[in-house]
Amino acid sequence: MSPYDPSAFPPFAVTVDLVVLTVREHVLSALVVRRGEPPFQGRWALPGGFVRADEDLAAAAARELAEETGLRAQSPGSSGGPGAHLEQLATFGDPQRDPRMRVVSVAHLVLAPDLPAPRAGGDARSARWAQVGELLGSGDGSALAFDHAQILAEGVERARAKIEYSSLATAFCPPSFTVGELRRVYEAVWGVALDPRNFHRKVTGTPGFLVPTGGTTTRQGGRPAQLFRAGGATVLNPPMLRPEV
Amino acid sequence: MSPYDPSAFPPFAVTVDLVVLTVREHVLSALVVRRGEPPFQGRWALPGGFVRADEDLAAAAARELAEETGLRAQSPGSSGGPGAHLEQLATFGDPQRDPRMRVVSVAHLVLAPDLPAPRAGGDARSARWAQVGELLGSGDGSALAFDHAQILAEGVERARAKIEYSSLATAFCPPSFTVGELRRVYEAVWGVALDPRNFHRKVTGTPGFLVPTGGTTTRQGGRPAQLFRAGGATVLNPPMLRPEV
DNA sequence: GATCATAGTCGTCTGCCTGACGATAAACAG
DNA sequence: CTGTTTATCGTCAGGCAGACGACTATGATC
Repeated sequence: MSPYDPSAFPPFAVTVDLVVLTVREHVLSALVVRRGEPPFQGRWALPGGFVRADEDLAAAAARELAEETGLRAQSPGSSGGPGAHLEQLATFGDPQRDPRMRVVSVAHLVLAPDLPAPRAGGDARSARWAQVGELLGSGDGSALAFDHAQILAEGVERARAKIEYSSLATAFCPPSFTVGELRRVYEAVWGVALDPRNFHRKVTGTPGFLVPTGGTTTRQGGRPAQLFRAGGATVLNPPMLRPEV
Repeated sequence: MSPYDPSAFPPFAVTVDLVVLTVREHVLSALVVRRGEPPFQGRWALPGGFVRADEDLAAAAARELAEETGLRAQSPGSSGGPGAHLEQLATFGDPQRDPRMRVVSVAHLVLAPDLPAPRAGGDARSARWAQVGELLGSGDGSALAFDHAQILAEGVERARAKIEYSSLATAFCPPSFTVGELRRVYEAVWGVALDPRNFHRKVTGTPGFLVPTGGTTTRQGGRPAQLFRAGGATVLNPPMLRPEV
């Protein structure tokens, strides 16, 4: 076969889909948009869209993210500063996943701090934050369009695994946060309760994880808590252990 | 934009590329094929090819693997039995990664036991096992075609990370193997020396990791060693710790 | 103002696991 | 028989996590 002959390979549409996760009111939530047209009209789906002809995959994901949320992406490599964490998740290419045509979707994972209500995308689709537990609840009418439930599940599992051995949980926090706020992120993502004292010892004892800003806050009530920002460390060694079941 | 209009999205070629790793003579090695045509004619590249019109991504990877090596793939989920471990690695879609056209490549990672010399593919390209260290050695003439050095590097890093917390290292071993053979897999993949006594304690003490077959062997010389096969456990908790630096 | 509820922070203790390493066992080569 | 190689069992000290007691500093309530 000659790779120069366009008829030698089948043409695919390539899209990016986004699993945008945040922690709202102590609950892990994902960004979903309502589909305005068939198939799956009226159903909720992950945000996404076609990759443009001269666009890198990560750039397409960052563009879609900005269109849906106004967030600037923070690709791996660049560290600190504002913007959400963005990384490639996995690619989904079942021939039947889109009834219209052959679509290969490169899913991306975005971890964002708590945001104001999402703004409507350029195409005026309505968007909202939905609790992950409800979106993945088995067999109810809230099922996502296409194979998006599977994509979301993989994104959630990736996030759950990654905050174990990386400092990525800080991506869910505002630039300045307390140890308690960080703990509530872990608790929401993992769906477990953690001992505040052991958690405090662990995160403050890991070099480079947290840097004190000097300030304090009482926005959570109770005794004033020290404020921290994310340190330079990206890997946690030894990792934060997820309690077994 | 109407998704029904083919002109509404740019057409892409979609390929799968394979990072096939094995341990040969105590060295981590990857399968490479020599390119018979431009671009990069004569250079070594990762095996791969176009995804067919009605073919799933994993199926395309398994097909290419069989064409190049005769190996049957063992996708995640199915466990035990013969065949190599296959999992999706990452997707590479830089607009410039192939000078001929826009190609999005879904890279897959294959972990295989030591094999006889690779057989030529159906298209008669020559194939060989190359030491990973040489393929990734900086700046020499052995550089791989396209962005395959980057793909290989990600595959190697994935393998290094995954044998830490999973039983995947057994995928490099024949169906029946000794603790010493398994240790040499870890040493080759990580490029470090491990203490045989602590390693033995760790792997035999992790429930479900190894199952004794009852037999022994002296194929490594020295005192006869017990033979094991991989147990049902897929995750190692606590993980096997990779020595620092 | 005293009391209570809430949240943060510091310590202690115990058990498990790892790294370092000594010692013994069972094969083969000379 | 002796040395070499590999396998396997044991011992010991240090590090870290889980369980949990104690104290501190705020705001809310009586």
